Amino acid sequence: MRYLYHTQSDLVMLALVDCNNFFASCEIAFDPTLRNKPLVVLSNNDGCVIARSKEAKNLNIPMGAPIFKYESLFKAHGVKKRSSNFTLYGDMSNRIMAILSKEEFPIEIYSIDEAFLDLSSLPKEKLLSYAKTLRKKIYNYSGISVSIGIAPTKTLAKASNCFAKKKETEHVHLITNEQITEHLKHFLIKDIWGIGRAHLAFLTARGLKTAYDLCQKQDDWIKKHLTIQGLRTIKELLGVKSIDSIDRFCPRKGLLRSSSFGKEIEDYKELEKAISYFCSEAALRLRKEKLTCSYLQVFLHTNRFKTPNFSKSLSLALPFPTQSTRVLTGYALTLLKKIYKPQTLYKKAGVAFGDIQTSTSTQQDLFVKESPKEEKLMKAFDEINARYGKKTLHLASEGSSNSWKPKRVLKSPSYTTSWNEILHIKI
DNA sequence: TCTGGGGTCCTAGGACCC
DNA sequence: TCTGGGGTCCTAGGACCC
Repeated sequence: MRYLYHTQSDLVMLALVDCNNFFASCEIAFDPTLRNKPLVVLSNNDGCVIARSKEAKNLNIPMGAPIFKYESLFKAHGVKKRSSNFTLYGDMSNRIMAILSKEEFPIEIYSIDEAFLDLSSLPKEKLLSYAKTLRKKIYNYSGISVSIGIAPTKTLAKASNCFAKKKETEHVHLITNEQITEHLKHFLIKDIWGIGRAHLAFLTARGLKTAYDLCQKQDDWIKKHLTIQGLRTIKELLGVKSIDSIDRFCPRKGLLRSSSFGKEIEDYKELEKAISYFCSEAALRLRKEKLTCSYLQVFLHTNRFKTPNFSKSLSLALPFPTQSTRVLTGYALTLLKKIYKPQTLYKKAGVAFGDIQTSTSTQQDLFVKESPKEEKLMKAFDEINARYGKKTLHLASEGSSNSWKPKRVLKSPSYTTSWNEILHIKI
Protein backbone atom coordinates (compact mmCIF):
# COMPACT_ATOMS: atom_id res chain seq x y z
CA MET A 1 0.00 0.00 0.00
CA ARG A 2 1.21 3.47 -0.79
CA TYR A 3 -0.26 5.11 2.27
CA LEU A 4 -0.64 4.16 5.87
CA TYR A 5 -3.09 6.66 7.19
CA HIS A 6 -4.12 5.09 10.41
CA THR A 7 -3.83 8.14 12.56
CA GLN A 8 -5.88 11.17 11.54
CA SER A 9 -9.12 9.34 10.79
CA ASP A 10 -9.05 7.04 13.80
CA LEU A 11 -11.79 9.07 15.39
CA VAL A 12 -14.14 9.27 12.42
CA MET A 13 -16.81 6.67 11.72
CA LEU A 14 -19.48 7.26 9.11
CA ALA A 15 -22.53 5.11 8.47
CA LEU A 16 -24.33 4.89 5.17
CA VAL A 17 -27.97 3.92 5.60
CA ASP A 18 -29.34 2.72 2.27
CA CYS A 19 -32.86 1.45 1.63
CA ASN A 20 -32.95 -1.98 0.01
CA ASN A 21 -34.59 -1.98 -3.45
CA PHE A 22 -36.25 1.25 -2.39
CA PHE A 23 -38.93 1.88 -5.05
CA ALA A 24 -39.84 -1.80 -5.19
CA SER A 25 -39.97 -1.97 -1.38
CA CYS A 26 -42.34 1.02 -1.28
CA GLU A 27 -44.73 -0.72 -3.67
CA ILE A 28 -44.54 -3.95 -1.69
CA ALA A 29 -45.12 -2.17 1.64
CA PHE A 30 -48.60 -1.14 0.44
CA ASP A 31 -49.52 -4.17 -1.65
CA PRO A 32 -48.93 -7.51 0.08
CA THR A 33 -49.77 -9.43 -3.11
CA LEU A 34 -46.36 -8.29 -4.41
CA ARG A 35 -44.47 -9.82 -1.50
CA ASN A 36 -41.83 -12.42 -2.39
CA LYS A 37 -42.59 -11.97 -6.09
CA PRO A 38 -40.34 -10.65 -8.84
CA LEU A 39 -41.34 -6.98 -9.24
CA VAL A 40 -40.00 -4.24 -11.48
CA VAL A 41 -40.70 -0.52 -11.26
CA LEU A 42 -40.71 1.25 -14.62
CA SER A 43 -39.49 4.63 -15.82
CA ASN A 44 -41.64 7.36 -17.28
CA ASN A 45 -43.46 6.15 -20.37
CA ASP A 46 -43.21 2.66 -18.84
CA GLY A 47 -40.07 2.36 -20.95
CA CYS A 48 -37.42 0.66 -18.87
CA VAL A 49 -36.69 -0.88 -15.50
CA ILE A 50 -35.54 1.53 -12.77
CA ALA A 51 -35.96 -0.66 -9.70
CA ARG A 52 -36.18 -4.38 -8.98
CA SER A 53 -37.22 -6.51 -6.06
CA LYS A 54 -34.76 -9.12 -4.78
CA GLU A 55 -36.59 -11.81 -6.75
CA ALA A 56 -36.40 -9.74 -9.96
CA LYS A 57 -32.66 -9.22 -9.44
CA ASN A 58 -32.29 -12.98 -9.09
CA LEU A 59 -33.80 -13.34 -12.59
CA ASN A 60 -30.86 -11.22 -13.89
CA ILE A 61 -33.08 -8.39 -15.04
CA PRO A 62 -30.56 -5.54 -15.30
CA MET A 63 -31.07 -1.97 -14.15
CA GLY A 64 -32.22 0.16 -17.06
CA ALA A 65 -33.44 -2.81 -19.09
CA PRO A 66 -35.85 -1.69 -21.84
CA ILE A 67 -38.97 -3.68 -21.11
CA PHE A 68 -39.82 -4.53 -24.71
CA LYS A 69 -36.70 -6.72 -24.72
CA TYR A 70 -37.73 -8.55 -21.58
CA GLU A 71 -41.48 -9.10 -22.08
CA SER A 72 -41.09 -12.83 -22.68
CA LEU A 73 -38.93 -13.26 -19.57
CA PHE A 74 -41.50 -11.27 -17.57
CA LYS A 75 -44.27 -13.52 -18.82
CA ALA A 76 -42.38 -16.73 -18.19
CA HIS A 77 -41.68 -15.83 -14.55
CA GLY A 78 -44.81 -13.85 -13.72
CA VAL A 79 -42.86 -10.65 -13.14
CA LYS A 80 -45.11 -7.91 -11.75
CA LYS A 81 -44.79 -4.38 -13.14
CA ARG A 82 -45.53 -0.97 -11.69
CA SER A 83 -45.17 2.49 -13.22
CA SER A 84 -43.05 4.76 -11.05
CA ASN A 85 -44.95 6.64 -8.35
CA PHE A 86 -42.57 9.33 -7.17
CA THR A 87 -45.12 10.99 -4.94
CA LEU A 88 -45.29 7.80 -2.89
CA TYR A 89 -41.51 7.25 -2.85
CA GLY A 90 -40.83 10.86 -1.88
CA ASP A 91 -43.26 10.65 1.01
CA MET A 92 -41.82 7.34 2.24
CA SER A 93 -38.34 8.82 1.98
CA ASN A 94 -39.40 11.79 4.13
CA ARG A 95 -40.67 9.42 6.81
CA ILE A 96 -37.43 7.43 6.92
CA MET A 97 -35.26 10.55 6.93
CA ALA A 98 -37.37 11.91 9.79
CA ILE A 99 -36.62 8.76 11.82
CA LEU A 100 -32.89 9.13 11.11
CA SER A 101 -32.90 12.85 11.92
CA LYS A 102 -34.26 12.09 15.38
CA GLU A 103 -31.22 9.92 16.13
CA GLU A 104 -29.20 12.95 17.23
CA PHE A 105 -26.18 12.21 15.09
CA PRO A 106 -25.04 14.62 12.37
CA ILE A 107 -26.85 13.57 9.20
CA GLU A 108 -26.51 14.24 5.50
CA ILE A 109 -29.39 13.15 3.30
CA TYR A 110 -27.59 12.04 0.18
CA SER A 111 -30.40 10.85 -2.07
CA ILE A 112 -34.03 9.76 -1.96
CA ASP A 113 -33.03 6.47 -0.32
CA GLU A 114 -29.66 7.11 1.34
CA ALA A 115 -28.27 9.11 4.22
CA PHE A 116 -24.89 9.37 5.94
CA LEU A 117 -24.74 9.50 9.74
CA ASP A 118 -21.64 10.58 11.63
CA LEU A 119 -21.25 7.99 14.38
CA SER A 120 -17.82 9.17 15.54
CA SER A 121 -19.16 9.88 19.01
CA LEU A 122 -20.11 6.23 19.56
CA PRO A 123 -17.56 3.85 21.11
CA LYS A 124 -16.25 1.41 18.48
CA GLU A 125 -17.61 -1.66 20.22
CA LYS A 126 -21.15 -0.28 20.11
CA LEU A 127 -21.27 0.57 16.39
CA LEU A 128 -22.64 -2.73 15.13
CA SER A 129 -25.25 -3.20 17.82
CA TYR A 130 -26.44 0.36 17.29
CA ALA A 131 -26.79 -0.25 13.54
CA LYS A 132 -28.79 -3.40 14.14
CA THR A 133 -31.19 -1.60 16.45
CA LEU A 134 -31.59 1.26 13.98
CA ARG A 135 -32.43 -1.16 11.17
CA LYS A 136 -35.20 -2.74 13.23
CA LYS A 137 -36.59 0.64 14.16
CA ILE A 138 -36.78 1.80 10.55
CA TYR A 139 -38.43 -1.44 9.47
CA ASN A 140 -41.01 -1.30 12.25
CA TYR A 141 -41.91 2.32 11.55
CA SER A 142 -41.92 2.26 7.74
CA GLY A 143 -41.97 -1.32 6.46
CA ILE A 144 -38.76 -0.64 4.53
CA SER A 145 -35.63 -2.73 5.04
CA VAL A 146 -32.28 -0.90 5.01
CA SER A 147 -28.60 -1.85 4.87
CA ILE A 148 -26.04 -0.05 7.01
CA GLY A 149 -22.35 0.14 6.18
CA ILE A 150 -19.92 1.77 8.61
CA ALA A 151 -16.36 2.91 7.84
CA PRO A 152 -13.92 5.83 8.32
CA THR A 153 -14.75 7.66 5.03
CA LYS A 154 -17.80 8.08 2.83
CA THR A 155 -16.38 6.01 -0.02
CA LEU A 156 -15.49 3.21 2.40
CA ALA A 157 -18.93 3.48 4.03
CA LYS A 158 -20.39 2.94 0.55
CA ALA A 159 -18.15 -0.10 0.14
CA SER A 160 -19.07 -1.31 3.61
CA ASN A 161 -22.71 -1.05 2.59
CA CYS A 162 -22.04 -3.35 -0.38
CA PHE A 163 -20.68 -5.94 2.06
CA ALA A 164 -23.73 -5.41 4.28
CA LYS A 165 -26.17 -5.93 1.38
CA LYS A 166 -24.57 -9.26 0.53
CA LYS A 167 -25.30 -10.69 3.96
CA GLU A 168 -28.29 -12.99 4.27
CA THR A 169 -30.03 -11.42 7.25
CA GLU A 170 -28.44 -8.65 9.26
CA HIS A 171 -27.42 -6.26 6.43
CA VAL A 172 -24.97 -4.45 8.71
CA HIS A 173 -21.21 -4.19 8.22
CA LEU A 174 -18.24 -2.42 9.78
CA ILE A 175 -14.80 -1.68 8.30
CA THR A 176 -12.30 -0.47 10.88
CA ASN A 177 -9.02 1.23 9.95
CA GLU A 178 -7.14 -2.00 10.56
CA GLN A 179 -9.42 -3.91 8.19
CA ILE A 180 -9.22 -1.55 5.19
CA THR A 181 -6.52 -3.39 3.21
CA GLU A 182 -8.19 -6.76 3.63
CA HIS A 183 -11.50 -5.34 2.40
CA LEU A 184 -9.94 -3.62 -0.63
CA LYS A 185 -8.57 -6.98 -1.78
CA HIS A 186 -12.10 -8.38 -1.85
CA PHE A 187 -13.78 -5.31 -3.32
CA LEU A 188 -14.21 -5.12 -7.10
CA ILE A 189 -13.55 -1.94 -9.04
CA LYS A 190 -17.00 -2.15 -10.62
CA ASP A 191 -18.55 -1.61 -7.19
CA ILE A 192 -16.49 1.45 -6.24
CA TRP A 193 -18.55 4.59 -5.68
CA GLY A 194 -17.24 7.09 -8.22
CA ILE A 195 -15.96 4.68 -10.86
CA GLY A 196 -18.50 4.42 -13.65
CA ARG A 197 -18.81 2.56 -16.92
CA ALA A 198 -16.21 4.46 -18.91
CA HIS A 199 -13.47 4.33 -16.28
CA LEU A 200 -14.27 0.72 -15.45
CA ALA A 201 -13.70 -0.26 -19.08
CA PHE A 202 -10.42 1.68 -19.10
CA LEU A 203 -9.16 0.02 -15.91
CA THR A 204 -10.32 -3.47 -16.86
CA ALA A 205 -8.48 -3.18 -20.17
CA ARG A 206 -5.32 -2.59 -18.11
CA GLY A 207 -5.84 -5.72 -16.06
CA LEU A 208 -7.05 -4.09 -12.85
CA LYS A 209 -9.78 -5.93 -10.98
CA THR A 210 -9.97 -5.02 -7.32
CA ALA A 211 -9.91 -1.78 -5.39
CA TYR A 212 -6.57 -2.98 -4.02
CA ASP A 213 -5.11 -3.22 -7.55
CA LEU A 214 -6.22 0.32 -8.26
CA CYS A 215 -4.70 1.62 -5.04
CA GLN A 216 -1.25 0.45 -6.17
CA LYS A 217 -1.23 3.10 -8.92
CA GLN A 218 0.59 6.39 -8.49
CA ASP A 219 -1.31 9.61 -7.79
CA ASP A 220 -0.33 11.32 -11.05
CA TRP A 221 -1.41 8.29 -13.08
CA ILE A 222 -4.79 8.27 -11.35
CA LYS A 223 -5.23 11.99 -11.82
CA LYS A 224 -4.30 11.84 -15.48
CA HIS A 225 -6.72 9.05 -16.34
CA LEU A 226 -9.53 9.39 -13.78
CA THR A 227 -9.33 13.15 -13.12
CA ILE A 228 -9.09 14.79 -9.74
CA GLN A 229 -12.37 13.10 -8.74
CA GLY A 230 -10.80 9.68 -9.22
CA LEU A 231 -7.84 10.67 -7.07
CA ARG A 232 -10.23 11.69 -4.29
CA THR A 233 -11.95 8.33 -4.57
CA ILE A 234 -8.64 6.45 -4.21
CA LYS A 235 -7.62 8.49 -1.18
CA GLU A 236 -10.97 7.83 0.44
CA LEU A 237 -10.54 4.09 -0.20
CA LEU A 238 -7.25 4.30 1.66
CA GLY A 239 -8.94 5.88 4.64
CA VAL A 240 -8.09 9.53 3.96
CA LYS A 241 -11.03 11.92 4.04
CA SER A 242 -11.19 13.66 0.64
CA ILE A 243 -14.91 14.34 0.40
CA ASP A 244 -16.59 16.53 3.02
CA SER A 245 -17.65 14.19 5.79
CA ILE A 246 -21.08 15.50 6.56
CA ASP A 247 -22.57 18.46 4.78
CA ARG A 248 -25.96 19.32 6.18
CA PHE A 249 -26.53 22.45 4.16
CA CYS A 250 -25.99 21.94 0.47
CA PRO A 251 -28.21 24.33 -1.47
CA ARG A 252 -29.20 23.19 -4.92
CA LYS A 253 -27.31 24.58 -7.90
CA GLY A 254 -29.70 23.79 -10.69
CA LEU A 255 -33.24 22.66 -11.36
CA LEU A 256 -34.29 20.65 -14.37
CA ARG A 257 -37.63 19.47 -15.74
CA SER A 258 -37.74 17.33 -18.82
CA SER A 259 -39.38 14.27 -20.23
CA SER A 260 -39.53 12.00 -23.21
CA PHE A 261 -42.74 12.31 -25.16
CA GLY A 262 -45.37 9.60 -25.46
CA LYS A 263 -44.83 9.89 -29.24
CA GLU A 264 -42.55 11.85 -31.54
CA ILE A 265 -43.64 15.47 -31.88
CA GLU A 266 -43.22 17.72 -34.89
CA ASP A 267 -45.88 20.34 -34.15
CA TYR A 268 -44.50 23.58 -32.73
CA LYS A 269 -47.64 24.22 -30.68
CA GLU A 270 -47.25 20.89 -28.90
CA LEU A 271 -43.62 21.65 -28.06
CA GLU A 272 -44.74 25.01 -26.73
CA LYS A 273 -47.20 23.25 -24.42
CA ALA A 274 -44.51 20.89 -23.18
CA ILE A 275 -41.95 23.65 -22.54
CA SER A 276 -44.62 25.72 -20.79
CA TYR A 277 -45.50 22.75 -18.61
CA PHE A 278 -41.85 22.13 -17.66
CA CYS A 279 -41.39 25.82 -16.86
CA SER A 280 -44.45 25.96 -14.65
CA GLU A 281 -43.41 22.81 -12.76
CA ALA A 282 -39.87 24.05 -12.25
CA ALA A 283 -40.96 27.58 -11.27
CA LEU A 284 -43.42 26.14 -8.75
CA ARG A 285 -40.55 24.16 -7.26
CA LEU A 286 -38.47 27.35 -7.04
CA ARG A 287 -41.26 29.12 -5.13
CA LYS A 288 -41.79 26.15 -2.81
CA GLU A 289 -38.09 26.17 -1.93
CA LYS A 290 -38.03 29.99 -1.72
CA LEU A 291 -35.43 30.28 -4.48
CA THR A 292 -34.91 32.38 -7.58
CA CYS A 293 -32.96 31.70 -10.74
CA SER A 294 -31.32 33.98 -13.26
CA TYR A 295 -30.14 31.52 -15.87
CA LEU A 296 -32.36 29.55 -18.20
CA GLN A 297 -31.76 26.81 -20.73
CA VAL A 298 -34.15 25.13 -23.16
CA PHE A 299 -33.31 21.95 -25.05
CA LEU A 300 -34.82 19.63 -27.66
CA HIS A 301 -33.73 16.10 -28.60
CA THR A 302 -34.72 13.84 -31.45
CA ASN A 303 -34.95 10.10 -30.76
CA ARG A 304 -31.45 9.12 -29.65
CA PHE A 305 -31.95 5.50 -30.70
CA LYS A 306 -32.39 6.50 -34.33
CA THR A 307 -29.67 7.69 -36.66
CA PRO A 308 -29.13 10.43 -37.39
CA ASN A 309 -30.20 12.10 -34.19
CA PHE A 310 -29.35 15.45 -32.75
CA SER A 311 -30.05 17.79 -29.89
CA LYS A 312 -30.09 21.52 -29.69
CA SER A 313 -30.05 23.80 -26.68
CA LEU A 314 -29.95 27.50 -26.05
CA SER A 315 -29.45 29.38 -22.84
CA LEU A 316 -29.89 32.90 -21.57
CA ALA A 317 -28.82 34.98 -18.59
CA LEU A 318 -31.95 36.72 -17.34
CA PRO A 319 -31.87 40.46 -16.60
CA PHE A 320 -33.00 39.82 -13.02
CA PRO A 321 -33.50 36.85 -10.69
CA THR A 322 -37.04 35.52 -10.76
CA GLN A 323 -39.33 32.70 -9.64
CA SER A 324 -42.29 33.74 -11.77
CA THR A 325 -43.89 31.13 -14.03
CA ARG A 326 -45.04 33.91 -16.35
CA VAL A 327 -41.63 35.53 -16.73
CA LEU A 328 -39.69 32.27 -17.05
CA THR A 329 -42.13 30.77 -19.54
CA GLY A 330 -41.96 33.95 -21.60
CA TYR A 331 -38.20 33.72 -21.95
CA ALA A 332 -38.26 29.95 -22.46
CA LEU A 333 -40.68 30.23 -25.36
CA THR A 334 -38.52 32.82 -27.12
CA LEU A 335 -35.59 30.40 -26.79
CA LEU A 336 -37.73 27.55 -28.10
CA LYS A 337 -38.67 29.61 -31.15
CA LYS A 338 -34.98 30.10 -31.93
CA ILE A 339 -33.98 26.44 -31.74
CA TYR A 340 -37.07 24.88 -33.32
CA LYS A 341 -36.60 23.37 -36.78
CA PRO A 342 -39.69 22.45 -38.80
CA GLN A 343 -40.03 18.95 -40.26
CA THR A 344 -38.17 17.44 -37.34
CA LEU A 345 -39.49 14.70 -35.10
CA TYR A 346 -38.66 15.51 -31.49
CA LYS A 347 -38.71 12.87 -28.78
CA LYS A 348 -37.62 14.78 -25.71
CA ALA A 349 -37.48 18.33 -24.40
CA GLY A 350 -36.79 20.17 -21.21
CA VAL A 351 -35.86 23.33 -19.36
CA ALA A 352 -33.06 23.89 -16.87
CA PHE A 353 -32.73 26.74 -14.41
CA GLY A 354 -29.37 27.88 -13.10
CA ASP A 355 -27.75 30.61 -11.00
CA ILE A 356 -30.03 29.71 -8.14
CA GLN A 357 -30.18 31.86 -5.01
CA THR A 358 -32.40 32.02 -1.97
CA SER A 359 -35.11 34.58 -2.65
CA THR A 360 -34.35 36.53 0.53
CA SER A 361 -30.67 36.98 -0.26
CA THR A 362 -31.15 37.65 -3.96
CA GLN A 363 -28.94 40.45 -5.20
CA GLN A 364 -31.21 42.72 -7.19
CA ASP A 365 -29.65 44.76 -9.93
CA LEU A 366 -29.77 48.43 -9.02
CA PHE A 367 -31.85 49.48 -12.04
CA VAL A 368 -33.37 46.35 -13.56
CA LYS A 369 -35.77 44.78 -11.14
CA GLU A 370 -38.73 42.54 -11.43
CA SER A 371 -42.02 44.27 -10.77
CA PRO A 372 -43.24 43.62 -7.21
CA LYS A 373 -46.62 42.88 -8.75
CA GLU A 374 -45.17 39.69 -10.21
CA GLU A 375 -44.54 38.26 -6.76
CA LYS A 376 -48.07 39.06 -5.60
CA LEU A 377 -49.51 37.57 -8.76
CA MET A 378 -47.63 34.30 -8.25
CA LYS A 379 -48.67 34.16 -4.62
CA ALA A 380 -52.33 34.46 -5.57
CA PHE A 381 -51.79 31.93 -8.37
CA ASP A 382 -50.29 29.36 -5.96
CA GLU A 383 -52.97 29.94 -3.32
CA ILE A 384 -55.77 29.36 -5.80
CA ASN A 385 -54.16 26.17 -7.08
CA ALA A 386 -53.54 24.95 -3.54
CA ARG A 387 -57.18 25.51 -2.65
CA TYR A 388 -59.00 24.39 -5.78
CA GLY A 389 -56.58 21.82 -7.11
CA LYS A 390 -53.43 21.63 -9.19
CA LYS A 391 -53.66 23.39 -12.56
CA THR A 392 -56.94 25.18 -11.75
CA LEU A 393 -54.99 28.17 -13.04
CA HIS A 394 -52.32 27.76 -15.67
CA LEU A 395 -50.83 29.72 -18.55
CA ALA A 396 -52.69 29.47 -21.85
CA SER A 397 -49.49 28.29 -23.54
CA GLU A 398 -49.64 25.07 -21.54
CA GLY A 399 -52.84 24.13 -23.35
CA SER A 400 -55.46 21.77 -22.01
CA SER A 401 -54.86 18.61 -24.02
CA ASN A 402 -51.36 17.19 -23.82
CA SER A 403 -50.69 14.69 -26.53
CA TRP A 404 -46.96 14.88 -25.72
CA LYS A 405 -47.38 13.49 -22.21
CA PRO A 406 -45.82 10.13 -21.43
CA LYS A 407 -48.00 7.17 -20.58
CA ARG A 408 -47.98 5.60 -17.15
CA VAL A 409 -50.63 2.96 -17.17
CA LEU A 410 -49.47 0.78 -14.30
CA LYS A 411 -49.14 3.38 -11.56
CA SER A 412 -50.02 2.41 -8.01
CA PRO A 413 -52.23 4.76 -5.98
CA SER A 414 -50.79 7.72 -4.04
CA TYR A 415 -51.55 5.86 -0.80
CA THR A 416 -50.02 8.39 1.56
CA THR A 417 -50.59 11.77 -0.11
CA SER A 418 -54.10 11.74 -1.60
CA TRP A 419 -57.33 11.22 0.35
CA ASN A 420 -58.97 9.80 -2.76
CA GLU A 421 -56.36 7.08 -3.08
CA ILE A 422 -55.86 6.08 0.53
CA LEU A 423 -55.34 2.40 1.26
CA HIS A 424 -58.50 0.35 1.95
CA ILE A 425 -58.27 -2.54 4.36
CA LYS A 426 -60.88 -5.27 4.33
CA ILE A 427 -61.42 -7.18 7.54
C1' DT B 1 -43.83 -0.64 -32.04
C1' DC B 2 -41.22 -0.12 -27.54
C1' DT B 3 -35.24 2.52 -24.67
C1' DG B 4 -36.03 7.62 -17.57
C1' DG B 5 -35.35 11.87 -15.09
C1' DG B 6 -32.79 14.82 -11.96
C1' DG B 7 -28.68 16.01 -10.18
C1' DT B 8 -23.11 17.27 -9.41
C1' DC B 9 -18.49 18.03 -10.78
C1' DC B 10 -14.62 18.35 -14.04
C1' DT B 11 -12.17 19.41 -18.31
C1' DA B 12 -11.18 21.27 -22.75
C1' DG B 13 -11.45 24.84 -25.69
C1' DG B 14 -12.83 29.39 -27.33
C1' DA B 15 -13.19 34.39 -26.54
C1' DC B 16 -11.25 38.12 -24.67
C1' DC B 17 -7.94 41.02 -22.29
C1' DC B 18 -3.38 42.68 -21.13
C1' DT C 1 7.30 42.99 -41.23
C1' DC C 2 7.37 39.70 -37.81
C1' DT C 3 5.36 37.69 -33.68
C1' DG C 4 3.52 35.85 -27.48
C1' DG C 5 2.00 34.08 -23.50
C1' DG C 6 -0.58 34.22 -19.48
C1' DG C 7 -4.82 34.98 -17.14
C1' DT C 8 -9.92 34.79 -16.66
C1' DC C 9 -14.42 33.70 -17.86
C1' DC C 10 -17.85 31.06 -20.13
C1' DT C 11 -19.91 27.04 -22.11
C1' DA C 12 -20.47 22.43 -24.05
C1' DG C 13 -19.93 17.98 -23.21
C1' DG C 14 -18.54 13.99 -20.62
C1' DA C 15 -18.46 11.16 -16.49
C1' DC C 16 -20.44 10.01 -12.54
C1' DC C 17 -24.29 9.43 -9.07
C1' DC C 18 -29.22 7.85 -7.59
